[in-house]
Amino acid sequence: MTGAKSSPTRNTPQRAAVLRALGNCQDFVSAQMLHARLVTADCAVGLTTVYRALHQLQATGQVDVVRDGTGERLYRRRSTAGHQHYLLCRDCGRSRPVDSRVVERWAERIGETSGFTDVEHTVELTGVCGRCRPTAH
Amino acid sequence: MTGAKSSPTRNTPQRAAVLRALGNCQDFVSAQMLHARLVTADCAVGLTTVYRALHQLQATGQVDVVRDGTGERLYRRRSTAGHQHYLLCRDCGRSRPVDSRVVERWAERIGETSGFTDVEHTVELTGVCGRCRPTAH
DNA sequence: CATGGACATGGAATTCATTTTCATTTACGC
DNA sequence: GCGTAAATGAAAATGAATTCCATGTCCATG
Repeated sequence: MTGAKSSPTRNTPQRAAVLRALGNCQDFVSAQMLHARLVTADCAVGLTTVYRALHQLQATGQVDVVRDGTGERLYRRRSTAGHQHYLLCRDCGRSRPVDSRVVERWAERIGETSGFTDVEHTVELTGVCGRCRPTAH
Repeated sequence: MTGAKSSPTRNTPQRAAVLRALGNCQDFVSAQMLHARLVTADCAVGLTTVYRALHQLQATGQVDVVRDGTGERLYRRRSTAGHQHYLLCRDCGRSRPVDSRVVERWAERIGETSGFTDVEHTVELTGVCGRCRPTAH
């Protein structure tokens, strides 16, 4: 690849703020939540910009994206290399990564045997975490 | 659970029309598309009713639901028992069922070992089918 | 057959995440 | 500093999905 720098992104304080705010979140957050935080904090950033920044981060693989039950997108800064799947609590939104190597291999296999190309997969696991489960007295 | 007939659904021509229209579709359709068809056909059904019917069908396990790239819900009448996963073509929307027993078992295991309860999973596989792939001459 | 009430319908209005528009501002190579 | 392509952001648009609510209709009764 020669000049594969397809997006000549600029360094702006807003983008830095989004990335920083995202880094402060321990769990998945929606673009809206992120924007709300940024407004509350000293550095206000427009909602549009938050969306744009998140798009870029997604395109460059710097965040993982999942969908909650309503279809809303949730973002989280990616820690490990390669992509990762999570088990999300339906109540509190807490997440925990899960070992998805089995699924990765499965999806890969499907890609090879299906006649389809560029096979991608998304896996959403949801449940109710121990802290949210009401003690059935 | 004894009398789990939680929803005393009635037989209405509209609901029948939705189910029939759904049966005519070979592939996944959105509620909007379905509604458009029903309006074009002789039997007009309100959009609201289409959504309600689809909700019920989903609750009773008569349709499978997936999400396309934009998060829009797509519905398809279920053929086999138990739930089923599909590989969707990103271009034409054509779908093919895939053998997902591996994933089922994996999800089940996660449910048992995670400390979460009521673990559910959704898996979306997308790709480009042979017919849609441009011949890279 | 008549009746009543629970369930169902559907058009309009609403909600809400996300995207688009566009005038203005800003980063950064020169 | 200058110019310009990129970035910003407020407002408006989009579009799926849901809620509202007045009206309609299925169906178990009398």
